[in-house]
Amino acid sequence: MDIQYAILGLLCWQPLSGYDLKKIIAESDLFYWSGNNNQIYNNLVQMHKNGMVTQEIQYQENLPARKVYSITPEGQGELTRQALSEPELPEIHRHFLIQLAWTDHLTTEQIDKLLAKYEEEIAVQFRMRQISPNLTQAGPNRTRRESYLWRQIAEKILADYERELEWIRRVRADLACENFQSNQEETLP
Amino acid sequence: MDIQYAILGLLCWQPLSGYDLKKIIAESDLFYWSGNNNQIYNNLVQMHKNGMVTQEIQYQENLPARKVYSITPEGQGELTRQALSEPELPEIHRHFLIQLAWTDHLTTEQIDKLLAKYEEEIAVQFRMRQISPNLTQAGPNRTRRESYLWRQIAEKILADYERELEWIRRVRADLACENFQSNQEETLP
DNA sequence: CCTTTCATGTAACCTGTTACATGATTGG
DNA sequence: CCAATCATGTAACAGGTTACATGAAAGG
Repeated sequence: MDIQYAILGLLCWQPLSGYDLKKIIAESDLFYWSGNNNQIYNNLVQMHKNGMVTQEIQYQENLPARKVYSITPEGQGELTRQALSEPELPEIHRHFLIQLAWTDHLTTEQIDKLLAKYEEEIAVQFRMRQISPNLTQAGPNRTRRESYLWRQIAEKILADYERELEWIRRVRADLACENFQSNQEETLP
Repeated sequence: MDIQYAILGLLCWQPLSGYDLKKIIAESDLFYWSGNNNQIYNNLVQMHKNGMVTQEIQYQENLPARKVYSITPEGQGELTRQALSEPELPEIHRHFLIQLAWTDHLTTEQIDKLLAKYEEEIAVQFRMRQISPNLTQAGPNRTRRESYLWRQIAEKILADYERELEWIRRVRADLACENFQSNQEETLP
């Protein structure tokens, strides 16, 4: 999945500046990009060259000028083409699971402390997404079908956090009650 | 999460060559790296310089020489240090959800076709992981606790595929029965 | 007074990917 | 005969990150 698809998608709702796009992408949790300047602005320049978008400079008093981009019919075509392309599998970087994979030289208490910290971080993310509706919750709602899809997307992301929480809690409970013997030979300095 | 942590982790079980590591990392689904030469070999050279690993060249007849790497006490220390570091949130690249987000100019049949293809791809991955135990299933099993952790990691990865399947099936069923009106103005060429 | 917001842009960097190169051996 | 496996390594590139630069205005 290309960031240009996401940009085209956002622009097909309404014209936006690079600055707008950057903020939307950075704050969304559907988009995994950091939303840094380089990527957004350079891609917009390239898409402009390719005729996917048009640029209109809006001068404002007391504020810097905005370059507002709109999608072209060619851009719409590209959006549809990519919407119909082969689905790609999700790529999940499970940093914590990798970390956990080599914790057997720690004490069970240390492992539980790690799990507790991870649980808290996930819980924070979960609660944040439960209360404050970000882009994902507030889609365009142009048709009933589109708002249905966006709701499903938002709920999937939320549900993933919930599953993660359930998993951590089960593992913590197991580690606590199953009374695994911890490796004695390696204690921390 | 650094690939060097994963390499140190694998080496703390047993000495391995770059070629071995490359294959393990490429075939695992806990590790998200492609397992390409450049990354593995360069990191091993760097880790050797930093004293994290030692190198032993094994000459073989009729086959190219192997450079077998072993973890050093400093490497062990680094592994423990990173095992105790702050947990990181998972990063999920939901390519398909992004694709799906802008499919409202397609017909409901086209969307269902996309979902069906995605469902099949996920189902393939799910079945593969259900039957053939890869690294994740076959951990080191040095202690009861370690093999418990590895089982939980493997089950989490499998469960994620299952949840994904359930989600797709629910969305497809909804789209089919709820009878959403599709956008009439945009049909495909 | 310092920080944030608006708004654009550049430079340096790091990670990771594909592709190439070597060269013998095994298997369909 | 062609492809894959073993085993190492290099080169080129793509993608994405942080950090920096400008400069005015608004807010605590």
